[in-house]
Amino acid sequence: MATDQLSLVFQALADPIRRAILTRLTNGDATVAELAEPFNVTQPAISRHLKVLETAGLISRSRRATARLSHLEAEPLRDVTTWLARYQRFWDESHERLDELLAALQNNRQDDPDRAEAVSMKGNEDG
Amino acid sequence: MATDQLSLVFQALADPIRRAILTRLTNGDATVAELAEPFNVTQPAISRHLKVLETAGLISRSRRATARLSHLEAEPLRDVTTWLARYQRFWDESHERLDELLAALQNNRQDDPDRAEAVSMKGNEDG
DNA sequence: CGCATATTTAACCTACTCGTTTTGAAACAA
DNA sequence: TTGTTTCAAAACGAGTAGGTTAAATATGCG
Repeated sequence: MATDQLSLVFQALADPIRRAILTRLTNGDATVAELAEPFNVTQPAISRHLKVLETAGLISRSRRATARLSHLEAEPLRDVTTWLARYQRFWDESHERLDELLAALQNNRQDDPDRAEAVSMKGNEDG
Repeated sequence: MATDQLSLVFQALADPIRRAILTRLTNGDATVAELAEPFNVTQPAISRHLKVLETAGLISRSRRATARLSHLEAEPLRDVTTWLARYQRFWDESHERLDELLAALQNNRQDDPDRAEAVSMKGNEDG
């Protein structure tokens, strides 16, 4: 799996149990046992889900006696939303026709030698 | 891997190459060869990335002679942003531009199936 | 200390992901 | 038809994900 921050966050969000855990944490901090209760999986499985969320920066953890409390950390979700924002004009109905027109214009200009070229993504960057 | 729509989309976005492909497609439709060019992986690898994106509903495809054109389909990204919107109050509130985006989302889409209350998560639902 | 509680870690399994190379198939041109 | 271009599918391997059970590790209480 990719190890960059955005990939870690998307990967963490790609599991319904982990998303449900985050949703639960919007109601306040919770112990592992409390987080495990709604699901038909064993508690160690939940422990590992929490580790994935923690690695992605989506939760932080503290102790209360023998229990460990999980706390929602939403900052990475803001980063995700920021990344998604650039696509808004592609789903916004009022701009869709304009986008298609611009794309068509760009296709018509494909053999224009002055056309901007070669973003050089070697190294797997999305920008 | 989970097979619900949201999980498929998050999973698809969890790879830097696939995100870069989506970014590239904001500049217009492209062939497999064009999409493969920036990366140090073979063409079949890109073909499979495109299949993942297509399964997630993030691209559609058409033919032009022997080539196959990929076209960005941003609708699932709106769903993702909608899902993320509920966490907005957990990160900084001083982001006007984001507020506007989310307000626009609410206008564009009144129904939010993931907004259901009455948790009952047995069966791995997040709400 | 000895014990209970809450959680993590270890070991293991199955299945999937992501890459490769090789082969096959669709569209078209000569 | 034959060949070319472009892409998909098949087959394989290494590594990862997510589940299990069983053992180890804090923490607090008597």
